Amino acid sequence: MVRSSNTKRTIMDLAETFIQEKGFNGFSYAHIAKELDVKNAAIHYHFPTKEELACAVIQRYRDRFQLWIHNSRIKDLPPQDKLDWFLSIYTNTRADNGKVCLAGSLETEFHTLPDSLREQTEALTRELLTWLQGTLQEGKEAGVFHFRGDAASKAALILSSLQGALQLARALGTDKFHMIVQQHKQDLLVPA
Amino acid sequence: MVRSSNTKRTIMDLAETFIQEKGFNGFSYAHIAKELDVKNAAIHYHFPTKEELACAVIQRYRDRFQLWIHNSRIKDLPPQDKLDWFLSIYTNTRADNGKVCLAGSLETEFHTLPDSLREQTEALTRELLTWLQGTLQEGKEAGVFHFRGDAASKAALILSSLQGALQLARALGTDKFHMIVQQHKQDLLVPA
DNA sequence: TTGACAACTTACTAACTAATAAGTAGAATA
DNA sequence: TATTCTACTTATTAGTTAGTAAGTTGTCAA
Repeated sequence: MVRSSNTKRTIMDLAETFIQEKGFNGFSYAHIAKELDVKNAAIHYHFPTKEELACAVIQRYRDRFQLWIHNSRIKDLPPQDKLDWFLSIYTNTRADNGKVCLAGSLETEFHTLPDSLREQTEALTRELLTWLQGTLQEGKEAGVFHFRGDAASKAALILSSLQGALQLARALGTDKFHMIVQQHKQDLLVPA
Repeated sequence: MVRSSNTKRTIMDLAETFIQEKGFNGFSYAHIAKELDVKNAAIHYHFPTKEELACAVIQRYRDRFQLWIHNSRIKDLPPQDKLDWFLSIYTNTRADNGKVCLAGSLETEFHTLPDSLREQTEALTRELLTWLQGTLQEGKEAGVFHFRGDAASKAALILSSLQGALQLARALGTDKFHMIVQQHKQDLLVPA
């Protein structure tokens, strides 16, 4: 066939978008096929099951995140700028059609997901949390972040809030999302 | 028929549980019917459409919340105890089979919901936020809560975090949830 | 030029979905 | 005692779901 070999990538792009916009249970192969202007079976050719498709999407997201945080453009940044970069991921997600974060979407449907997807969701969440915790610790030691308690708790608080803020913004609007982000920056950056 | 007239209430109880455990798109009339040991059509007799059922569930939840916050057992509490009561709602939700909060679940699927459900979700979220904001303001003025910025931002931060924490706990376990709650209490209660 | 292969389509299945219409049994009412 | 009402069941519909099997077509390598 003539169709370029990036069909597989486009399917993953669409699946990722649908998970963030409608949830794993909120889209079907028919939705993807319609967007791509192919038949349902074409999607099954590239990804035999929906489970494999979603797994590939999360794995790619995890790989992307690991690439970013180990790239010197992020790795060598001062903690404040690392935080800004991390926050910008969520801000861009909100700006992109009111998406929510992949992890948050999958966690909400957790009890309906096949095992492999639960494991991928857990791994993704753990990786996000681990990086944020390290960055908070680094910033605290450098004297640029100020917070009580340990970095693990503060990181979990911030991550949970960013996930929740993207969802809250669905009901209450984008300005609420920005209020939350600014409050986090104020809490962290302004000395006691 | 012999069956007691609380069938309608039981249907709503099950629907509420399912939304919190599986999401609106994650359960069907068949799931409810099976639990109740009746036929699908019996559910349609009480709630003609799934939309009406979910609307009734959210409306009941909103009514319940309004009853609580206007009851003197909550209304007359000092701000610290009001906060503890609010946090206990989420702690109990987590303890109850790893449920997430109604608002958070519906927001995640927001783009797939009928209009009436979106409106209910927005109203519920707004009511939760408004009460929390008032309580934070009251506590700040009484000198028992300490936070920078305005109560609106801090309330949005805490609400988003609690919603997110219930979801995070699905992937990372209940201890992460408790860490987040404790961090919030420390942030609010310990003077700068 | 033949044959293998990638990337599809056509055609289908079995299960599930929300929803409806018509019938029924028991309880309450007149 | 007859009638009406409530709370169902039976039976059915049209649409959607993930998934499969078999056939088709264009490309590329031997």
